[in-house]
Amino acid sequence: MPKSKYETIYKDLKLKIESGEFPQGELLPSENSLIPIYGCSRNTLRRAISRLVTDGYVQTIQGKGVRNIFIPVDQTSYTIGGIESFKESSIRNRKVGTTRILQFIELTADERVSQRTGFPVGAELYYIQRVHSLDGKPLILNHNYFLKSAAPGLTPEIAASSIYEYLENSLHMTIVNSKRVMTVEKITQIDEKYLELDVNDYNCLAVITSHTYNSDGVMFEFTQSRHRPDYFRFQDNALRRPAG
Amino acid sequence: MPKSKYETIYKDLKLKIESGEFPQGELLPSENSLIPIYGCSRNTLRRAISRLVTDGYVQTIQGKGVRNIFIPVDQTSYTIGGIESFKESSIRNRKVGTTRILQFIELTADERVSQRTGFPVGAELYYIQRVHSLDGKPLILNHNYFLKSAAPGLTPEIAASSIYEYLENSLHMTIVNSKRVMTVEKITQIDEKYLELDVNDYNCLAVITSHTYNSDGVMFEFTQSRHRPDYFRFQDNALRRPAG
DNA sequence: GCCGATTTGTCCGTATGTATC
DNA sequence: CGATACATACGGACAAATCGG
Repeated sequence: MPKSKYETIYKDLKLKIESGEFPQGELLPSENSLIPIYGCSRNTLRRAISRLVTDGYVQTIQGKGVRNIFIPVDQTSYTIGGIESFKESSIRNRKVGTTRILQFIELTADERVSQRTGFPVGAELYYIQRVHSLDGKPLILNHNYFLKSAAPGLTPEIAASSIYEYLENSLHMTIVNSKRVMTVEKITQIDEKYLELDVNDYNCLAVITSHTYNSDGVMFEFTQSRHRPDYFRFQDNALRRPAG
Repeated sequence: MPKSKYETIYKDLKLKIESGEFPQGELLPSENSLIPIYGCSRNTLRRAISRLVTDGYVQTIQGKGVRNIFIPVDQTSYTIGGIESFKESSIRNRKVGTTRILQFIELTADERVSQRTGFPVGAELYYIQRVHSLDGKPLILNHNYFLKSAAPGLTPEIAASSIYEYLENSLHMTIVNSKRVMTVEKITQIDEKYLELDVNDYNCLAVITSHTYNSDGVMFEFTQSRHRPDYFRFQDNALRRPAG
């Protein structure tokens, strides 16, 4: 997989920051000093840095330099951020993840499903209901809808390991972006049962609803993830854009 | 305020997309056709487009074009996304926002406060507790800590209208980025009282904890926002970055 | 399947502006 | 004021993917 130059530089700088190679709160070496090191143009280096800005790793200050504002993440609870499969985030969180399939159904979207998911009426879908556990503790109850035409050949076996791995490695699909909405909802009896919750303790949970697109511009997945509140932790770095 | 060229183009395209000028799900005019229209270089146009990608408005497909994937947002509940003051988001949500000050205290960070906020022990701070209401309904209970040296001259009057407006317009501070963590927590008696909640209904709420930085690289604000669960809605567009 | 036209992706070099020191 | 550092903008070159003939 031939990575692009700016991505290579981005990853190298990211790693150096994470490993503490650059002092916390201080300025990184200037662009002009990094250019000969990486043997690239100024544009390419700046592109790498702008990704670090997006990640909240550094902050650029005109006339001064690029400040390292990286803070190591608290790893005590299950942290989510970008688009990740459960398998990937389990690995990142250094935990052992297991998945249990509750339902695996093929269906055709009717008015109600269409309303709920955004898929057109008549679309052929897979509906999968799964529980993801970390270190044996059930954390997430997932309701997935996949567009059959974009993700053909799904099986319960694949759903039990990693759907994204299958889509990307076997079907060579490129997953691009995901529109997500986070809300807090009352727990249902299903939640209570499979997430082993007690209504007398928490009576709600964190819900992430997402519409995910591939590189053909097709919305191929609709998912509702219901998270145990006491382990849910969503991380984010937001950039301020002056009003207007 | 002289806006940059790419930002002007970005806003123009964004507005055109929102107003439905480009058909939903279809390709936008090609870069080469837009360049003469905006009288800019290819790089500048591409920069504008890449912001639209980040916003989840469009998706670029190599060899094909730029697809409009904008979907109008449901405006029934109070939606948050980027870094916004309550005043700004009230306006964006087309509602009337009011703010009530519960506490306005100047304090010096001790070990406990330092642990909680990330400010160093001994830092001079403003601590402000506020309730934000929309259309008369209390939605958010805010605990703000501002670094006095970076945000001098705060008053209850300012806190009642808009602190960000004061910081940006009067102090000419540039707010840059905010590291946020979203969790779900049990409601406290304070929440119950000021957000007019009933423990027998929802017994938890959405909490956003944020560390906010200005253009001097100073973390000048720590805030914990506690949101009524039934009105809370956080929106996001995530981009997939291949694992590794 | 091949080829050429179109379209986006990457990369380079350069010039100029603006903020900091 | 000059030197340094990041920000914006331009133009050009080539690569890679898509699509139609």
